[in-house]
Amino acid sequence: MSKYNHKEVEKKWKKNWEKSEIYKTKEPSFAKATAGKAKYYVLDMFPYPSGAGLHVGHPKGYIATDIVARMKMMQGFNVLHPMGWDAFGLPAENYALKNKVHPSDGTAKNVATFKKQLGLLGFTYDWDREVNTTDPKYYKWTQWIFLQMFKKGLAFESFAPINWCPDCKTGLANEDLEGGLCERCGSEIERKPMRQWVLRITDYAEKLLSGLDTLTAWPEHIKKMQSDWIGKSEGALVDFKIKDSDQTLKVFTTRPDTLFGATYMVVAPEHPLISENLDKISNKKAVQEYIEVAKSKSDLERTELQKEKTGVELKGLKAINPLTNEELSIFMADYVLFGYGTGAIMSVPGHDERDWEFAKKYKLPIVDVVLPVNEKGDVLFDANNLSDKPFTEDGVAVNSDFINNLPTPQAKEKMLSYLEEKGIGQRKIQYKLRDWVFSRQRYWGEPIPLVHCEQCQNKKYNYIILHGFSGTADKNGPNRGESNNWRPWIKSKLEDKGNKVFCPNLPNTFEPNIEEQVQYVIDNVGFEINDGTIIVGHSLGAVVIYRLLEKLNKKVGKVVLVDPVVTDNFVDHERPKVTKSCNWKFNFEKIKKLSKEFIVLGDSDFGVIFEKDIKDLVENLTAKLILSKPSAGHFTAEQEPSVWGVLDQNGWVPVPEKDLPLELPKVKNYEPSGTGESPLATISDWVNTSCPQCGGPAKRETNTMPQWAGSCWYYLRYEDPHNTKELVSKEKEKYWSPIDLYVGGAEHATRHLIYARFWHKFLFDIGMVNYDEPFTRLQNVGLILAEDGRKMSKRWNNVINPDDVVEEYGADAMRLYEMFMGPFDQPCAWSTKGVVGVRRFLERAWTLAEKVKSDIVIPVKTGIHGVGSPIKSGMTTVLHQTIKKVSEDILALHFNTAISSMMELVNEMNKVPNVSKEDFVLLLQLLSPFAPHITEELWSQVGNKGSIFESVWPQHNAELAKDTEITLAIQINGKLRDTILVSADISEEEAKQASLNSEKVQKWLEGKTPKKVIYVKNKLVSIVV
RNA sequence: GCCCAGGUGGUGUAAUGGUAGCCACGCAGGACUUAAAAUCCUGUUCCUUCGGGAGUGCGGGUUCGAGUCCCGCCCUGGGCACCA
Repeated sequence: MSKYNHKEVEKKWKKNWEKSEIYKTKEPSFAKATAGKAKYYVLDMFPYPSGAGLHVGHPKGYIATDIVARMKMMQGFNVLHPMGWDAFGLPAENYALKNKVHPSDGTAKNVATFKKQLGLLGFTYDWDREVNTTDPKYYKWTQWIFLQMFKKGLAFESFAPINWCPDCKTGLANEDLEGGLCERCGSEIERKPMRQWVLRITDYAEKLLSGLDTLTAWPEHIKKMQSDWIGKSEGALVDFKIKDSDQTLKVFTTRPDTLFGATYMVVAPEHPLISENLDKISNKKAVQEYIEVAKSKSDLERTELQKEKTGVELKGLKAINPLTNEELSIFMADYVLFGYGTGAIMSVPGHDERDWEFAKKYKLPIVDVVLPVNEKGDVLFDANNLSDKPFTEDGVAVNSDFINNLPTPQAKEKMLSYLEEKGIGQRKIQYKLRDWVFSRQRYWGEPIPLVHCEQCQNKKYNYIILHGFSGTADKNGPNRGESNNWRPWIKSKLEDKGNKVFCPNLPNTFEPNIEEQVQYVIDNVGFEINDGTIIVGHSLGAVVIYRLLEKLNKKVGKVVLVDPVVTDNFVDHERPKVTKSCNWKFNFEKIKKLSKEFIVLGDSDFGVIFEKDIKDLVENLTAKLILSKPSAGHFTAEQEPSVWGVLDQNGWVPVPEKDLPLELPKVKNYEPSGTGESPLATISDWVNTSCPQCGGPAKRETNTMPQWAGSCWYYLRYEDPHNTKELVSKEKEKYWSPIDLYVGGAEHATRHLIYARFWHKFLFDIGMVNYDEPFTRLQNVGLILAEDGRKMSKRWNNVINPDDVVEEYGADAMRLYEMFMGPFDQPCAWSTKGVVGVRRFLERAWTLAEKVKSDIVIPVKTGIHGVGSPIKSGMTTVLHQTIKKVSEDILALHFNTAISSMMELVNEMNKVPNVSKEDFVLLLQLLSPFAPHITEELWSQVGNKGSIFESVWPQHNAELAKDTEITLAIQINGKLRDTILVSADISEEEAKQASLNSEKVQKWLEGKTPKKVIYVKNKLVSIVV
């Protein structure tokens, strides 16, 4: 037999596989019912094709998924195992700038290099399904998804200060920072007010958080990182009156139970309270100086570690504790962040470390209102016995009037009810998650498919805004009922822009009569209702609109129905009054024709209006449906951005879907300007266009999307990569999704994995996909470090190139080594010596073939199992144990132990003179997912036809895997004293007796009688004396 | 500072509460060879008076029995960064 020549073997089989198309994904015919085979979708996080090419660290995850894919294939699954390129973004652009090639050319070249390198390793990719985020055919759908978000008010223009990287010359999302520095280049980030497109990911905070509970096959620490990142805290907003003023200072607290311990207030330097009251502040100069200093500091400086807290009192301003009516001083300090909560706090130094530190420094009063208790509920020390640290944990309330003696959770609850009852506060949930700054002032990204039209922006409309029933408004405060929700807020916003707004309080909202209310509108509107009129109706107000349109029989410009009543069936305890308000018969056929556009804005919880009614209405009116989670249920909050999002005439008009993709123009000069303008802004041919809405002159948005955009949904495209009508067919998505196994680096925990879940949940909400979580099981791949223990990098000159390893040791040895080097999810340093070790193993397997004699079987009747039992060779037991171990380990991604057990098997086979063909073939099958080329060759050498990957994965036989003899350990007082070889089916009594009979045991017992003898089946006998 | 993961031979590592160190690397000795490489065989946690003794970061505890569980420290890696 010839020597193992990996180059010949690998070349031969790669060619063979290509010819036979063995790795082409076998998609069931969806039309016919042939989809009987179970599917398995195994995915890698697709690579960024950088100019440096692959190093040996990159393929580690790909090898793992390839092994799982091959085993699943042999186990009879329809396997989807695709690969593609995440190619937009800064690194490619910077590389292009440096090397003076256009990013698109550079990317194409890098993709070719990566593909060639991956090709060497013998993966099962079906390249017909390759995706590339920079391909217009692909990013057409990235843009399409963005437009759907825009239309639902989830993408909005913002002018708020954001993170700006002066080096990369672009704005960044919170997720793009690492400890206040740019994650890409390490520059210090500036806070800069800029025009940005922002995605309202915070609308999905709750869904992203609660969804984690369903992801039982995700690593706990990744889920933890995500939930920390979302950072939910439950608490209360509390209003503190400002003394001698009608202003109130609103604070957020998670400890409403400590309200009696609030001894002063603190606001952030940016807080409007300061600018609005400058005249009243007696130490104005000191205050302004502090603000100047705070402004000049970078974010990093402001939050620097171990920094002593600073602040200035706002002298002349006092707040009133709403419970005690005590006067509280107000401070301004930069340890209070303007961007979180209300930008102001009540300071409880007795029970908060930061407040304590500040109070100590400025000698402010400290009051204890919570005391620690033991498990029985006994108070541990009294309130006068102040410790040298604030007590920040749960305990029991003291010095707190009506909540005294209550344990913290109950104290919180009682205080919350009290605050709400008295109208001085309400429950509030806060998240740390920030909205996603989604635009980049750079060239190499997806163009944002929007145009700005001044004509549309400046066009004036006449608005009618109608509410409905408000039966309980007077009884239960401002947020219940219809008389005082977002209508005044929206009215003034629209009027500010020069629109006419008719926003009446309709008559008899306590016991409404629709006909009466319609007549009221007609009589009082004060302008002509025509196709320049936009009518907004909330709840029962929608019903008024149906009748109004019927009665007027005139076409209007737009109708917006906000959580509209449709039938007399909805959730409200005073429903009977509403039921009587009309006859509930509407001619929707007619109504449908009476507005240019209908928009239904529904509460995605369907808490008041039932889903069926909403869906029916949308169908009857062919309306555009926008489901969202309003600030308060049934859109009853005082300010409601989602309603404003629908009404705002900001002049932004989406590029019509039929015109997608909006292609990135190929330009010569794509350097970032640094002014906050994208390089695209200089291409006037491209920028100047016409408005798709009014036909007038318009300008294109010139910012591009961030690198993360394309990777938010690529896994869906693999399921249906050539679809020109949809991003993925729902049928195919239903079959292939969700992803059964997703493998990638842990560094994506709070970036890609949160963004992708967000987009997926959005696609689920608009009905584009069938499942609400994209990745069923997630596994992290551990980094491969260089031989010196550092990260592989050109800078250290320690990069190992996979091409060289493949050349010298072969792809199979490289694959095997990367899986053998340690636990898959753990970082591990590369060792060339280690590659040598697995290469030796492959050579031993190769030479083992010489011993294979198909005509020689060494049958050993097991005896134990009696007549009719299976014939065993000398290898049978260990073989079946190995089949079990390897199959289980591959699924669990414990590749290192799988390989180790195969090494043991080969060592066993090496010890015997002959190996049966049956046994050898089983070994080859187990090894084949790891080392596909060599096993394919040996498979054919021992006389098999076809590919080993078309063979059926072996199953272990539990009976055959059982040892016939076992070694029992004997312990005396916990110390090992002897081992004995016994039959595996030995009884407990026999085992104990045999142990006591052992000579060594006799010697150690020295005639003493054992107190106790413990038998652990098949393991040991423990004797206690 | 807070949270999470982890500390086992010279090295990478393995061990459902049950014989610690499987499988490899390295090293030492031997076989083959004129010689070397390659390959094969043997040994390889430490101490030892060869009976044993000690040993999984350190100190305690639970248990017949702890690398594994509990408590308190130390160290390494990762995440968060004054989020009220």
